[in-house]
Amino acid sequence: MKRPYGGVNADDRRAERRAKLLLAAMKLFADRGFQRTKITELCTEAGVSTRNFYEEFEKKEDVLLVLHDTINATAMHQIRARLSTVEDAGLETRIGVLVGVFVDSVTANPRAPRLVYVEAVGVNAELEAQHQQWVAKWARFIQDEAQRGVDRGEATRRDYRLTAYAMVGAITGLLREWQAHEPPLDTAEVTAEIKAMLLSALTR
Amino acid sequence: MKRPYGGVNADDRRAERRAKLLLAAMKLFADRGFQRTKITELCTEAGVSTRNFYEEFEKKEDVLLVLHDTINATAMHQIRARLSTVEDAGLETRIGVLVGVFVDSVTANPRAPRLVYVEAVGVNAELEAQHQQWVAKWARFIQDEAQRGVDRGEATRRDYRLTAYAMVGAITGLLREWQAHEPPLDTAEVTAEIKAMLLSALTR
DNA sequence: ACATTACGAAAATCACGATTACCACTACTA
DNA sequence: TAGTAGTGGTAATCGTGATTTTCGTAATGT
Repeated sequence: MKRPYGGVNADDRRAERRAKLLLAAMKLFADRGFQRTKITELCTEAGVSTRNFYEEFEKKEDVLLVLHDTINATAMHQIRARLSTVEDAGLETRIGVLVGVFVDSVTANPRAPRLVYVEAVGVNAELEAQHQQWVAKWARFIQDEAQRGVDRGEATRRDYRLTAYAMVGAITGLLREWQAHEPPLDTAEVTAEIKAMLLSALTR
Repeated sequence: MKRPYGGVNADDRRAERRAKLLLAAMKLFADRGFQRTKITELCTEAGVSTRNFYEEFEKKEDVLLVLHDTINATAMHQIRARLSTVEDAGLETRIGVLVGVFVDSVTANPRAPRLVYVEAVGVNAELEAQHQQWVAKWARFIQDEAQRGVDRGEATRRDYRLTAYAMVGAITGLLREWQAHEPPLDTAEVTAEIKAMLLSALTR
């Protein structure tokens, strides 16, 4: 029934193929575009058969869904980890860390911004829903920082809901530009701009 | 050869059909999504035959391209017109007008934001290029206002390139939220938030 | 009123790519 | 080492939708 094969456990091999598919998808979706990438091409690039594809995913959109979620989740984990090391720091420090880690995380793989901010947009309702959820999460994240600032007397006490959404949009827009621009924008400058913008929005 | 038909000139009829196609496309692209809209459906909705479609457009993407361009161009024309009536006003006034007219223009048809900020993203290189061009135009527009502010001593003298891009992103993000949110966000609040954000970014 | 030309709807064609089914092969177990 | 189950690739199949063609109809001008 479920015996090992090729020296490796069956589940491990599946996981292996899944990883290869995700890798290949990251590359092709970002470079040629999601629509233009055919399932066949994806499998060829991954060195895997179409049958394997359907063992792991139901449809192409699902691959994108996973990638989109992973990129966001990774960034958030990294930020949370780093922020916990400056628990009691002031607004400026924490915002600096937040923005810095976020930009570094998302631009670490230059394909990631293209994938999340361009290719994953307007694909289907499921992806739109996941986008919405992440935007909401990031917005809440920023609002929490604002609240900290308020508690410390470093930020104005007011409703930050729309501000937070706007900031998420600004970051998104800047990173979308970053990946599209030729010559590429300077990451450090982008980081600095976002940080300054956030601080001025939280203390206005 | 080229004789009038149905009482109307041939060119006029073509223009009529083109308009009907654009109308129908606005509706279907926004409501069902660009991808999911079939050319056949589009023609049915427009009350026009597929043949007519190919007389006016080469492919579905071209319709979206026109709509995207029109929505942006309309907004920009309206803003320029209104701004020219407050030629010598202060930074706050002009920014207020700019933002107010922009939001009103783009949200006048609730389908427009969805079309421009969701459906038109990641479709093909041509549309990406047009998007880039408009973002650049809007960014330059904001930079020009900033320059005015600097000249009047109402804004800080510095490089506004990235700030302008960030602001365009923030507006885009907020309007994308506006169209996706249930219950819908309040237009006036959105306008106020954008205005405040812009002013704080230009005077920081 | 008739011959002629434009027009539009619907049907036929055509292509592409997703999905499935089959077959050959490999690595286990007895 | 033979038998068998698990595996993977390739080769059909199948469906969908874009594009083209045909054909009946309507409008024109003579």
